Amino acid sequence: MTTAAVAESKPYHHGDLRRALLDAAEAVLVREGPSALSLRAVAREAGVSPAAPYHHFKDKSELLRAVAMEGFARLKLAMSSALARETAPEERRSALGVAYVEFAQANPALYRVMYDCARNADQMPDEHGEDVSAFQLVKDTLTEVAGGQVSELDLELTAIASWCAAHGLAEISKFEKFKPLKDALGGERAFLQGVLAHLGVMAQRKDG
Amino acid sequence: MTTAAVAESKPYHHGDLRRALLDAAEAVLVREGPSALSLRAVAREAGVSPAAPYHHFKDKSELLRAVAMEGFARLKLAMSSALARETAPEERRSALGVAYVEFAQANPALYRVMYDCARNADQMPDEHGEDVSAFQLVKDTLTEVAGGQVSELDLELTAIASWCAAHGLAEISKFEKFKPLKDALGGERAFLQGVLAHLGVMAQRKDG
DNA sequence: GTGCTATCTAAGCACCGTCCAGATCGGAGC
DNA sequence: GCTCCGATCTGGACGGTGCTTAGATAGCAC
Repeated sequence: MTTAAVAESKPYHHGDLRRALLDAAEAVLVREGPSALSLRAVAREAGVSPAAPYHHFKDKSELLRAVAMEGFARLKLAMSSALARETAPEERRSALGVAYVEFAQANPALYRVMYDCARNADQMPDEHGEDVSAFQLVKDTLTEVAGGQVSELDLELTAIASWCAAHGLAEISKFEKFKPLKDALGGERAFLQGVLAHLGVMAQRKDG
Repeated sequence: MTTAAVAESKPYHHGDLRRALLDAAEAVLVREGPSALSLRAVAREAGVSPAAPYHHFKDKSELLRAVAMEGFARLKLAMSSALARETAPEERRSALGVAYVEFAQANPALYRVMYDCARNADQMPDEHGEDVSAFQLVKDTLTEVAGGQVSELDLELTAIASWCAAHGLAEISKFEKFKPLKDALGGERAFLQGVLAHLGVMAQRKDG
């Protein structure tokens, strides 16, 4: 009965504010875009004072880093879900790439925060859990496609190339320049598949 | 004799402030990075009041856009210079990609402004001059590699894939994750060549 | 010389990230 | 039960930001 009609569980100090702040950040991100994602806006969204977040995050960049980590986790989830929907190696590889780009397109603001964070740290905020990383997912799928007979070095290079292309496509695919080509191909997904099909030549190299 | 020891040509209002602001922006960018690139910092660097830039640019984003356009022009220059240094098609293709990424690595702050701007506008700030665009440079080079017998559609898709991979690599290549691989390959450039070699399969497709 | 107009400055607005002193309150110890 | 502690949250402040407005300055056509 502190303030008003909030009948929910808001009994004491504030419950789990860290969690609430992350949700608030995502809400602001989706509603107003990355440029509006200020610490004060997040605090406002969560209904606390502008200084409150500092008891849960060292500074703004650490909040963003936490948001980015959750984003990468969700990206990995989307990728493995897409993999699970296909059986043939080549289809799995294609689905993996398409899922990556479509995740970025479905969550553009989040994707931007994710890579802003990665660029600032010179690493993906991805490396935290003990389970398999999203990058490993790519390597495994490419190994399937190649039938297993690939050098670790060639595999690594192909995986990097694929990841780079997917990331590049995620950032560029919305450019107006490509609209006519998309129309010619019959839609966004066909466009993505078409571009991504020109990658991962590893299997065709005879010295692999 | 307005203020002090500036013996140079600073006679009247301010000369060509627009030019001076762009140079100041680049200076701040190189010295302190993208996060320090505020309109006020640029004005400070140029020695004018914080409101002065508004007589030459509508707002901050337009200044950044101008900086980005100059960056894309220089990128194109670096790419065509690299092309001119090679003769064999395959070498030219490789040199083009390497030049792209090395430009980004040599001018990381500028490259970031360039693509921040591009992302915000959903297009490259590249499309202004009447001469050939950087993207066209890629298409031409890929056509050489394929021996000229490619469908326009396949060419376009391969060019996009190549551009995406180069952009992705430009953003990702600095990640710590890849350091061991670079060492194994014997250096940064070998790494770039290795990754980029797994692209542009167009010529190997029989339905081209 | 007299205006006109572009350019530049000074001052101010709202917002930002961040720090600090103090209020609040759940829970440990008695 | 009560006290006290320490974590959590608030209000207020500081310097910095993008941007606007009103007024000063100075090149240029007449």
